[in-house]
Amino acid sequence: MSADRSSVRKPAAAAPATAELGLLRDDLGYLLRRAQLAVFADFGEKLAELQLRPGQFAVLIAIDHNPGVTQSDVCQLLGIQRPNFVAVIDDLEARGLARRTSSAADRRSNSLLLTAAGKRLLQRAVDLQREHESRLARRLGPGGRQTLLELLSRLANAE
Amino acid sequence: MSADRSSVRKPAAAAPATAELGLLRDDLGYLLRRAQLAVFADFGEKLAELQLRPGQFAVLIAIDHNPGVTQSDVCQLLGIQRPNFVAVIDDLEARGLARRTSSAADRRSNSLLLTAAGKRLLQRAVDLQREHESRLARRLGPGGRQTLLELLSRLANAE
DNA sequence: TATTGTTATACTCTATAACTATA
DNA sequence: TATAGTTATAGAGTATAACAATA
Repeated sequence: MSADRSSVRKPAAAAPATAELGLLRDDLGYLLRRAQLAVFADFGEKLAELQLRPGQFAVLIAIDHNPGVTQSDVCQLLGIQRPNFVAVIDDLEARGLARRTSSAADRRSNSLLLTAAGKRLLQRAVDLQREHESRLARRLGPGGRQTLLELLSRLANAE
Repeated sequence: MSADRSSVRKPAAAAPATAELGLLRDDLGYLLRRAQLAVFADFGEKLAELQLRPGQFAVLIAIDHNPGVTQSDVCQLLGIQRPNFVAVIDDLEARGLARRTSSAADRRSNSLLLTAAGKRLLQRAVDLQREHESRLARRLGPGGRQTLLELLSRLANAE
């Protein structure tokens, strides 16, 4: 099943000293997964002091940037299933970082806001996240980060 | 979708008409996650007929490309925890796609191989995966795929 | 002692159906 | 009837401790 073009392969030994990825070296899905895990791990280290995971960070950013949004709005924006969001916002509220207010206009929905403590924590988180992004940018070389953001956006915004 | 009743459509309230991503638009971790989910979803559609998830596909490729590898070898290669691999290989073996043979050299370890059925299924899977990659390449524009592979490798191989 | 495969376990993330209260 | 938030639940994916067989 190996069809390497244009490369003279040494005769395969009985058992390769080290296992090889084969086709996976050029598999976007595979590399995307590995890269995402590596990046999330780095993010986790960097923001360990705040006990903030990437998903929670995204929710805080979304609320901060769109004060008064409903839970459904945030779910739509971040691609979270509405039932799964309940535990997330429960936790942020229990930690005193965000709060729900029953919307006056439509009493079915909750209006979301950050508390003062939430804003302070987010400020610190954004600083740490910037350092994290810088570390990644260094690995990607000049222009690499912007190019990568552009390419990822094309995949993420596909439908 | 349009409200053609007696009352006009409610105008957007204080909140922005559409919520915005803010800082997340330039967040590598966030975009990596969204892109990976989109790509895995496309992969899932494409390979639905084979009932093969990305992880299983990766394992089949790894065994095919490194016949006789041990479970630990595959785990090391793909970044899978050894305990988690047991259920994966159990399933592939139960489906008649791979098999474990107790290694003669070191009887602690299992030697992994694809069955004839496993090779046939993988052949088909690789064909479908190529179509999947082509679809992604089209979205990424000329040169985009190679550039993305290169950038992702830098992140994935970080430590 | 160290390693391979394994069991047990737990926590996160994701997905769906169905309920309630409002609209 | 439809929507927002919720509950319950289930399935993947991932992580660690510990044990038996083997080295």
